[in-house]
Amino acid sequence: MGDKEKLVHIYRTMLAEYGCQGWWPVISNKTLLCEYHAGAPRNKEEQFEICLGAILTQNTAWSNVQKALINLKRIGALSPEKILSLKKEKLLSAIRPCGYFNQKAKKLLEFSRFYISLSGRTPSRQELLSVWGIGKETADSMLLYACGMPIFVVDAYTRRIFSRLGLVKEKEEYENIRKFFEKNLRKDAKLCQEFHALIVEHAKRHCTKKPKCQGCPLSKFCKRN
DNA sequence: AACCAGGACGTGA
DNA sequence: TCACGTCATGGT
Repeated sequence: MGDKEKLVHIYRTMLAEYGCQGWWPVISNKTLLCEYHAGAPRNKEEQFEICLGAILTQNTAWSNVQKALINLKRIGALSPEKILSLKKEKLLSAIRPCGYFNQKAKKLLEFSRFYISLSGRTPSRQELLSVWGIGKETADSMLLYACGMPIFVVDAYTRRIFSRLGLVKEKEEYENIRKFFEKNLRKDAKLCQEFHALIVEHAKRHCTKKPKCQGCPLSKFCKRN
């Protein structure tokens, strides 16, 4: 079986096991509950919220990010203008639950300034990467989930799972792993969105740091067996 | 009670 | 380039 067939097979297996994840999660406008929308076109508010979440979730559990986003929503700060106008103390206390709050406050401010400068235009990957605090994974998450571009997001989970499966090297460069997936998958944003979400789910349920191989749906593909 | 979570940046070699 | 150190809260 070639890489292309393997990836599709792995994707279908995870989808059958975990179901459609419908990423990216956004806060509902009506309530403060977190609702999971399908990867349909987003309005501007949701797009911006997705970008904030992409920054806040850097090396951080999503449950903590959710608290920070809900705090920002409560004080009406889910827009770039409001974030820029907030007093520093307000911003810091709002995002405190998600950790690294000093760095992340600076990142949110830098990104808000950048976002306004776009005046509605979709940024290039290179432009995003030029913003302080936005690295490759964060940029790709924004492009995929906020802008709907067919880009494969590579994170620590992707590395862990697919190196254990024997399809990539553990320390392979980010760009090379991204190209491996993009070369072997349909150029389809919905597919990239769902695939990445399923990778996160699989990493949490089975392919944890200390792997829980009991009942792992991907064991038939895994070189550990 | 250590360990980990959907990284990025700065530094010294 | 590469290997580390730093940043920080909350759940298990």
